[in-house]
Order: sequence, then C-alpha cells, then structure tokens
Amino acid sequence: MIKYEMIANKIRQRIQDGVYLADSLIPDQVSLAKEFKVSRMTVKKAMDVLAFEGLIFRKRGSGTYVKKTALKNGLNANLMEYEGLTQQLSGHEVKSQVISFTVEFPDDFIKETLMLDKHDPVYKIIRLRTVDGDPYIIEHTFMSVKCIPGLSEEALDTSVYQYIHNELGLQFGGAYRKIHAAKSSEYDQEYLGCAVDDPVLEVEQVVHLEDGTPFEYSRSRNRYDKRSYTVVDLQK
Amino acid sequence: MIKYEMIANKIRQRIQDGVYLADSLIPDQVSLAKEFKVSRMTVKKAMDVLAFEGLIFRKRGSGTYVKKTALKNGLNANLMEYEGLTQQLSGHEVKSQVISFTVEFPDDFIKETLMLDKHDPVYKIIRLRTVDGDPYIIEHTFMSVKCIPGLSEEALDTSVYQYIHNELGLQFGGAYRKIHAAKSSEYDQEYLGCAVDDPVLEVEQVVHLEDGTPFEYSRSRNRYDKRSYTVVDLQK
DNA sequence: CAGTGGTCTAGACCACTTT
DNA sequence: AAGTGGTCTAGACCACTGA
Repeated sequence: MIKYEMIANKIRQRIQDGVYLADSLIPDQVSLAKEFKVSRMTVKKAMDVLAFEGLIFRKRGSGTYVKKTALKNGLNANLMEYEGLTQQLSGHEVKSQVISFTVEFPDDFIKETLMLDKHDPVYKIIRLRTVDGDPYIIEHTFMSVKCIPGLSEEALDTSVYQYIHNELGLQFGGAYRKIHAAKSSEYDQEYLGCAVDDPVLEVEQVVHLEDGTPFEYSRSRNRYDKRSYTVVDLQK
Repeated sequence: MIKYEMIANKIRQRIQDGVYLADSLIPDQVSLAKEFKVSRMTVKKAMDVLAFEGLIFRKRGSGTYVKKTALKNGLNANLMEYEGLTQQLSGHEVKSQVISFTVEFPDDFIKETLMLDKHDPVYKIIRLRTVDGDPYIIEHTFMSVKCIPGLSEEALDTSVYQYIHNELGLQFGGAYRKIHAAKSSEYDQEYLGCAVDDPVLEVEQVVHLEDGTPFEYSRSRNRYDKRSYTVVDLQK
C-alpha cells in the first residue's frame, strides 16, 4: 500500500538474495526512482528505512552501500525486540506459572514510579517462567489497574502485552531498563533451583504507553547460566 | 543551517521551557509552517526528529502531543549513549590504568568475530577503570590493527574512541552487546577488589565501523555493587 | 464535515566525492 | 565537471479523528 515501504521491502529482498552484494554500491536514487516509477523523495524515504535497520549506509557525493554485516545482523535484528520470552525461544516449550496474583495499594516507590495516587490499586504478579520445564526467570510485576483494567489470570497465562494491545487497543511507547548482577536470594534459589553461590541477572524495567504513562514496573531475576540480555545499538 | 533541525531545536526548547506543556497538544503543522515560514514537509521532518527522541507522539486526525515523560526522560536520554565511562560520571575522577598493552595474532574466536585473516595482528589491551580511586571495571579489549593503525598507549589514557573518530576520521556504525551475570574469578577479585562470593556484571561487545567492519571485541567485568547497564527503548 | 497528520510528486538547489 | 545523496518547496490527495 505505502510506496516507500514496498520499495524498502524490495530492496531488502535484493540484499538478502545477493542481487545487491554486501560491501558494495547499490543503484543511485534517480535510477531507482525511474525503475519503480516514483519520485526520488520516495526512494530516499525507502532508503531511510533500510539505513535505520542497519542494512545500508550512505555517503554524500559517493553513493549508497550495503553494509558488510547486512546479512549477518540484518533481518533478525529487528525481530529481536523485547516481546517477552515467548517469541525468543521458538521450538522450545515456554511456560508461565503464576505464583501469585493479587491487588494492593502501592508503596511509595511504586506510587512514584507509576505516577499514581496512593489510592490507585496495582496488580502484583509473581510469575515463574520455564523453558522445557527448567526454571529460567522469576518475575515480580506491578501494573497500574487504572491503566490496564480487567486483567485476568487468563491473560497472564498467554501474553499480557497482547491483552493490552489487542483487547484494550493501547499502544506501547517504550521502556526504560536497568540491568544488574546480584547475589541470589533464598527465594531465587527456591524457585530458580540455583546454587547458593550462583548469581542472578536482574532486569528492572518501567514500561510506558504511547503517551508516556508508565503502566508497569517489574524486576525479573534470571538464572545467570541460562539467560543474557542483548542490545543492538544502531548509532542513529 | 539546516531548517528542520533549527525548528526541532526551537520546539524542543519550548517543551523544556513549558511553553508547550507535557500531556497536551502543540500547534498543528500548518500553523507551525506559517510561523517558521517553511513548507509543511519541513515542519513534519522536525517533528520526526522530536518523535524519535521520545518527546512527542502523533495521532493522525487528532494532533501532536507532548509526552508525559518528555521532561523527565527527554533531553538527557540521548546523551546517555555509550561513550565510555568518562562522560557518564562527570564530577568524579575517572581514570584508566593500562595493565597490559600487547599485539598478537588472533585466536579462532577473535579471527571470526573481527572478520580477520589469521595473519592480521590485533591489539590486546587490559585496562582497569577507577572512579575516585575505587576500581569499577576491568576491561579486556581486542582491536584490529588493520582497522585502527597507530594506536598508542597515549590514546588509551584518554579515549580510544576519540582517537578513532578525530585522528583517523572514521565513523562508528554501532555495536552489538551481550550482558551477563557471572561469578567473579580470582583475577576479578584481585583487580576489582571484590569478595570471593561477589558476582560481576559482564558486558561483551562487538563494535563496528560505519560500513559494518567489526573493529573491536571487548569483555568488561563490572563490580556488581557499583555498575549497572541501562537501556532506553523508544519503540521506533 | 472540518481539521489533523501521512504520503507523494516534480522540480529545484546545495554539499560533497570522484574523475 | 559530472554524479551522488540531502534539503526544501508548493501543492495534492489520502486516512483518520472528533465535533
């Protein structure tokens, strides 16, 4: 439907198919505009998309090149976004076991973090995530009831994010994450089945809606031998 | 010089100054185009910049709004990019102590990771980074000599990245990072001065040039009680 | 239905690189 | 000097929102 996306898709396909080789020039914008029968601005916008994805880079006066790493990091880099554990480990049996699901009034920290009034209740969720039966992550989540009404244990079993997006029609606006190493607590050891001297990888995050409203604060403690956190920095 | 950047700067300033309030509408693109005496496309491009920075969001048919979190996360979020430790902790005395600086031929892993021939030498650098005299990070770095010729101990004392950018005139193309928790080794304990049962936060990274050439592989082991890794996800 | 932002055009000028 | 990508214009049409 949208022209510049269709052109971006076609060029991306050509890179993937080796029509345009890594580390070499691709046709100039004027030629591509002629080929696709669009204006040059539209071609440029398609190129902006591919540059954003890290597939190409441009040198003014010189031309547009395919990056050396286009095929290696390229296509899946975008899919590696944080969509929960479910999407990341396809081919394995990923399960969520709800250990507790309650509602309470927020303490001062949660109240400030989620920009709530002290009388606004929050869900408090503790979930154990297992892969092929082995415990990987124990996750403590606080979510604003005001933002996310009608959350049920059923939605927890599948994907909370799908519930928010599909059922409530809300858009995400991003997240702020802090990653630590920590000593495992007895609680971690019990649920993750890790040794007393095993550390854990803790990911603390605040997730926002499109308008900036923070709706979730969570801390997930990951078995250090099973999980790492990856970041792709595309130097925008 | 560039119009859309100047307009973006002015609008950003107005958000910062409270002329445009958080969680409320800003003037439509046609009005702004008239005010700044430019075409609407140019205003839109300025808005694209601010949307990318997470300051505003747009709803087709409705208007352009300032995000609730514009002031809180907004301006510094972009500066928080990875520029080494030096920029992150201003006001403290950050020092780099070079523990070893040698050149050798790459092992198989480094050869593959940096896309080298087995006869291409690499720098091997071990540095201890201290803040106000306290050890924070021990960093093992491998850099391609072919990519970064003429690296000296002098450049290590200040900033390797500045040397690459200013002296060699090379552009960065981003990085791929993997963050783990790990048990501290005797080596860590010696240099970081941490206890036997202290974990470390390990950041493993491959840094690329603009054209995709990987020029650095490094593993930095951080004192778990002093350092964490933060990620801002703007949901592009 | 009026107003909003998103897309697209055809053409212009500019900054820059390469020959 | 020729060719590249970046910016900008004035105007058009579209999809969507909200009164």
